Amino acid sequence: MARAGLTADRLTAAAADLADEVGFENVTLSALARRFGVKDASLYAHVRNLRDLRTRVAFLAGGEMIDRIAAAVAGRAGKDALAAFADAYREYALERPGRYAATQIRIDQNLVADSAALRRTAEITYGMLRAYGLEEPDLTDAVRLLRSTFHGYCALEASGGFGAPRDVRASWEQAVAALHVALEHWPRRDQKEKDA
Amino acid sequence: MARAGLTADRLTAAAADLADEVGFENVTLSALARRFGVKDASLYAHVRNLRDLRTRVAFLAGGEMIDRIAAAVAGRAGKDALAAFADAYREYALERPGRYAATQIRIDQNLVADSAALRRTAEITYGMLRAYGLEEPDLTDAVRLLRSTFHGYCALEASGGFGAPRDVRASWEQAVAALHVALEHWPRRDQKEKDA
DNA sequence: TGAGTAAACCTAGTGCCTCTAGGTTACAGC
DNA sequence: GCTGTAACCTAGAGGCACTAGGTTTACTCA
Repeated sequence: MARAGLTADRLTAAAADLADEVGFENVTLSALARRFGVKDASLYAHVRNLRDLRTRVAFLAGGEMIDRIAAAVAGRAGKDALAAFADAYREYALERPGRYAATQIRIDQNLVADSAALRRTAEITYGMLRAYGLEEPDLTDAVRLLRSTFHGYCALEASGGFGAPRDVRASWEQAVAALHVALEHWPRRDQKEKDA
Repeated sequence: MARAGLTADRLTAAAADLADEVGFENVTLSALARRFGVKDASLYAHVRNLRDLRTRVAFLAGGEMIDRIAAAVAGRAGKDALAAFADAYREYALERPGRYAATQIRIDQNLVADSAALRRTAEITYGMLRAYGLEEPDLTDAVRLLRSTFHGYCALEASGGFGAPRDVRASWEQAVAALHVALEHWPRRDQKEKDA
């Protein structure tokens, strides 16, 4: 009988699609094999195991996501860039929930080190923040704040955590505006005392 | 032979402990049964299924967490209250990672409606924000911002998402300080124009 | 063109998991 | 002590990840 033509890349792409349909944690090798009309044991020739497949999906999604964000941010600065970054982030997370979930898994530190997508993400994020005139360690603190809020918001929104009738997109815009304010009036260590 | 004395509550508590040890997603009914020296089929007399058990753990953890937060916030206001809330939140999430993960699962909307813990959480959160003089819908937006940042930060920290050498606790304190600034200079709709 | 070979894919099987149906046994209250 | 109701059991179906080892396809190159 004809071969299915499996490769690691085709499996990864199909797994990503499957994740968007049924949820990342419901992606199984069996279901993936079924989708290709193949026995599950056959997949192990292309992918080490489920963990390996998940990691591949994570890198695929991470790359796609930063491409979108980079395109959105290009040519913008300050509040404009922040809003573009934020919206591109959230749109990806909502549009491709399975892929987005993949980007949040714990990944082997060795693999993280030589990931072009992750380096690019860091570059673009730090670059976007340049307009606010922060220096280390505030810069890293600010990056962590943004990542946390963006991720937390998308995670809560995707899991139905926002029950109130208030429009979810409007709250998002307010949150981004609030982050912009926080970045502009970034609390310095010496300012902390007089605030209290 | 002697009975194990199973009840839904004992199972829930043991499942919560197990979750903190091996991770919430690795809690299985089989492992739980093993811990009680009992066959897994026996658990179904006390708990409907795995989903039911997970939900019970979620409510247990949610209650514990808001108790801690309420105690921390009691008698404080403004920035003090915010910091106390934030620290109690993060400490719980780091100390009891399995339980914390449980609080993030999607829960049947009917059960959500009559959960005392959730009502209490909402009360305390909104109460804490009263000092900032916000009104609806800004109040809800602010609550969503706080929840997002708190959850996102803890999720990223717990999953090893913060690679930079910068101290994770220091970044947290900066994030909370930045949120305080954002709440104090909350961007109103009419202010938005002149900001741009 | 046909033999050799590497890979793609398969069968068979283990062990862990959830969950159901239906049987036995300990224990509380009479 | 009897009895009924749990509490707990055995047995079993079906899904999943993963391994070992066999067969087949399709490509290369003489």
